[in-house]
Amino acid sequence: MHAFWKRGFEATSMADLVAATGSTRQSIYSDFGNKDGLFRACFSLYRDEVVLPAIAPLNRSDSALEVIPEYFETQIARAEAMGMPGPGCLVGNAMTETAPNDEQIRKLVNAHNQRLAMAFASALPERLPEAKRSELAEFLVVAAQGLWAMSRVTSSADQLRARAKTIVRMIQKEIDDAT
Amino acid sequence: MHAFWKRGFEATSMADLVAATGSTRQSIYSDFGNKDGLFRACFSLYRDEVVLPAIAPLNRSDSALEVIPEYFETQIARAEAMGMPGPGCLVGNAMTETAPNDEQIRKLVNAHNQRLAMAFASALPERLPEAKRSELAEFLVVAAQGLWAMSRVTSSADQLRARAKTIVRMIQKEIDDAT
DNA sequence: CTTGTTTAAGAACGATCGTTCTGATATTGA
DNA sequence: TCAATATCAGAACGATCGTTCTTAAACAAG
Repeated sequence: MHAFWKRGFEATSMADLVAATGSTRQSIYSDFGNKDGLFRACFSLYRDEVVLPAIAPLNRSDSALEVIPEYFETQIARAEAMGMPGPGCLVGNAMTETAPNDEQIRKLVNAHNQRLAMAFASALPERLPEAKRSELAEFLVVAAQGLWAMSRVTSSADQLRARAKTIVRMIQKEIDDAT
Repeated sequence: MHAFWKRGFEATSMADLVAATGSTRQSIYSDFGNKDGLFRACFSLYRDEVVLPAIAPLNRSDSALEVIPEYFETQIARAEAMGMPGPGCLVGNAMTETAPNDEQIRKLVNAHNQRLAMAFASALPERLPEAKRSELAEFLVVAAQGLWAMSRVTSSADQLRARAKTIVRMIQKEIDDAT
């Protein structure tokens, strides 16, 4: 998963994957069928181990608005810990690399984006009209994907923090004005 | 350029490039050295033929704020014309695919982002403080890159238009509040 | 026309790709 | 203990990768 995450699908060879997993070609092929199957399995793993924990605070029924900046900070801190320029988001990377030419992956990516949007929506104040909430949530998905893309070309985590701060402030302003 | 744009660097073979250009291997190697050289040349071409025309209206000294939604609409209309899911942005694609492992490309990508930020900044009202202008401009770069990433997984141009509209409205609100 | 240089088309190169096969070594269940 | 199964490292497969070489046609200048 980390190999795909950092270098993308095409640039990661089976030899890389054998080395990274410490497994054998035989095992990989009997368990996952082929390279694509392993990649899709990594998507599931990424969702379970990275995405779901990251959005769990957003989904809590008593979540306050602070969980949104906390979400961004968690991801930025991870990028910083993994070394900048960071690996970005496995799903975001697949979105630009393989999704347009692989319908299966495209569906997984869209499912991810929808899940992320729902999480953002549930972190927004309930008093907002439903349409407004989903509009802002979908905006946050776009902003997040843009931010993770930037995290693959910048060496400054603080630059990302500044961008995230702007995004959060704009969301705050939208909420204030809507009430 | 179109081959790289649509399928990315790794998934595009020299055979594809020979076919797409109608040229010969010999000519490509004598003119560009290798595949990387050709890719970088495509970056230059993309900047001159796609990016500069797109940001020219932003850079006009008498530009009004409407040029920003117009910029988004132009890009979305192109994606629509080229077939959805669209090719996104060549630079944005390279940002996630090759930039983290290729310093030369990373520099070109960062130069592009900077150019785009300056263009956005010059389209924002002059009465805004310089810091505010560059903050909003840099936000717009993130939002734009997020949007072009989304354009590679959605079949709905109107979905992109809705996202762009939100982005523009939020920018407008920031400007109104800052004065 | 002749000579020297550039272009065309594609064969060929070694390397590496994703995938499968081969035996040998562990591991299991009765 | 012993046969059956699973796991192992790695050789080997055909295909394709990026790159170079070969050969002949097209063209240029005198």
